[in-house]
Amino acid sequence: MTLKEKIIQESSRLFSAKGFSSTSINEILEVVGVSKGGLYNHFKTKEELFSAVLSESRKIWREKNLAGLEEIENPLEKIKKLLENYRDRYLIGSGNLPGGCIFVRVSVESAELGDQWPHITDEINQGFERFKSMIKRFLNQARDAGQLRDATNTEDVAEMIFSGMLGASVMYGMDRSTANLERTIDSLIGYVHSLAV
Amino acid sequence: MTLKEKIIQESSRLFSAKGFSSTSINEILEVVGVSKGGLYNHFKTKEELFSAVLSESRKIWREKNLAGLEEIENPLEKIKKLLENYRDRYLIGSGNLPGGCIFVRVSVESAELGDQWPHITDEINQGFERFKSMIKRFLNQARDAGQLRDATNTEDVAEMIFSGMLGASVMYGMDRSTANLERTIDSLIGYVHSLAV
DNA sequence: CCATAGAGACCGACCGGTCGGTTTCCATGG
DNA sequence: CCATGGAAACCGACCGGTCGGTCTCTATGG
Repeated sequence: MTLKEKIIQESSRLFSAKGFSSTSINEILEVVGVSKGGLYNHFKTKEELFSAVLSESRKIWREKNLAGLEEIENPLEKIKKLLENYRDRYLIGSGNLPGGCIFVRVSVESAELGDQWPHITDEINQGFERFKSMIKRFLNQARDAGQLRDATNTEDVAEMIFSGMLGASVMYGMDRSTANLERTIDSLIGYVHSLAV
Repeated sequence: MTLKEKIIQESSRLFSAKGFSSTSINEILEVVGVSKGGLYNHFKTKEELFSAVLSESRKIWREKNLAGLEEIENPLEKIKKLLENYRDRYLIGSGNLPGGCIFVRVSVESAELGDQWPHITDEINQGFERFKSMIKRFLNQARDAGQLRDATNTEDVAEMIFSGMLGASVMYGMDRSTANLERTIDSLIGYVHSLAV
């Protein structure tokens, strides 16, 4: 692994645990075991490093959460698989997210970050919206296939599933309780099943 | 309103929007229109000010969220009322929470705060646990009254409702969208209803 | 022989917090 | 009714330390 890759990896862990503002460059230097010159050779600013971390994190997010989704036909089962992936592969399985999902951790900072680096905030928000749209799309497919009650408001349901996952990540980042995380995801899966006709 | 009260109020707004670490004393001084000496005359440290803010925030939380709950007999309706209060009176109605629930905002910092001020982290976690217990208690009452399917795991459901509310606050702090907030809460209420026999 | 990666001293800005000095306010005595 | 004294409120320059970022220097591999 190159130094640049190592910096990105360790920064991911720190940013996910402590957020952007509260993670200092010096901390990163210490964990990686590199000097300032060594880091600033690869990244012009802290923000540029952060962008690289977010980019890498997006890749990991997709790998972990979308694994095995294409092989599944039934849209409700896709959502179920997504929730399981989120729990088992992404939050628990990934050793690089000590503070839960990095996007969630950072999004909480978005109010103050938004003033300074609007495009970072925008990127994260867009990612959230895309994810919500994906859930909604699966729900619409299920409804169109006659699996859901016609009265089901798929946008409302998608918003709630998303909020549940978001809250689960926040809680997991706090208490590190896999038991509570499993409770939440199990209930969300149960909720999705309860929507079926 | 005394200066001390004004400091607490304005600090609440700033802490809820930006968290503890990212809100500087100087910012508070500027918003309140007070000097450093004036502030430190009332609070020994930033942490003591923060404790006062949390204490006041707890009071407001109870006032807003528990309003009118005692008059309701039906435990499922109590949960519904709680969710409505959370949305209408607490998050939307209160003008002092520009970043959503302050406990949620601060809890995300708890990982790094926990090292420095463990009792603050503990207090917030205890508040969360008490709230989850309250939801669970209502659910148990409903189950014992024969309103829920016997197979319902009340702890799982309570955990999910809590996560949903937590996630809703995080999202609301980000996008300030009352529409999305209403979607989430409506779906949660719908979920609670779907649990009934 | 030189391009590059890495090292670390150094910079100004800002952090939370301190401290000596000034103002405000009210209780008291004449 | 007012003069006086002392406590409390308030002010802002200043402190040591940390922040993100820059600069110069050196070791090394092609």
